[in-house]
Amino acid sequence: MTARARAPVVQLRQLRRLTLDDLAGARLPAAFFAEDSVTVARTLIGCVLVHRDRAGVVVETEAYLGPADLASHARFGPTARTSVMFGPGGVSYVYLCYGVHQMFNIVTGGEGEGQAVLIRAIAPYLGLPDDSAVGRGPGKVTQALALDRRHDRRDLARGDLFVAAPVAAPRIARGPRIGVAYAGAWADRPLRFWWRDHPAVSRTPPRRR
DNA sequence: GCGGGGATTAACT
DNA sequence: GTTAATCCCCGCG
Repeated sequence: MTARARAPVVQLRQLRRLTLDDLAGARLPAAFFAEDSVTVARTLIGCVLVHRDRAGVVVETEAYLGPADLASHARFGPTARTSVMFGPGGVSYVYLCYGVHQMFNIVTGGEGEGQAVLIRAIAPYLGLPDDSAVGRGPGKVTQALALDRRHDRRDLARGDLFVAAPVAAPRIARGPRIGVAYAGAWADRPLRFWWRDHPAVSRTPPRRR
């Protein structure tokens, strides 16, 4: 094993450093989330997810396309849990996975479309330990930002849970979504996006040569 | 109601 | 690589 030494390190000074007040002033409007989930998933990388006095830079996302997407909770149509996905974009969807972990999603697109984006990893930005592990993985994102199902169905255009404009313009990679093997051909579609070489990304596939 | 299973994680062998 | 933890959603009867 030779070239394993090159540990990718993202320099903090690559990021614009903003205060909580700055972030509040840079809040993304509802229109940002009215785009399709693939566009939102890609453009969210480098944006800042803020909850109260904690914030992380989004480094990994997944797009879920709607009822036809067999990996999506929307595949059963609107239910008591998922009806929020069929509302307008810009609203949170938080659910419990494996009885243990909370998953934070943002509904995208328009009324009735059933699209959403899962936030799979964040890098510490404000109010968090300077350790890439704290937001590495979807269950860790909610843990780091103290989010749970009480934060389901929040309007991100108002209140203390929101997304702020990008603080970086990283190189972005894409590949198949994680943990959706049950979804047949949908499992292979490249609907996962991540900040290339960022240490907070939950899993890094072998680099092509 | 019942039963199967999950957009995960950490701690095993 | 394998497995337990642990809850509740969803389809079906």
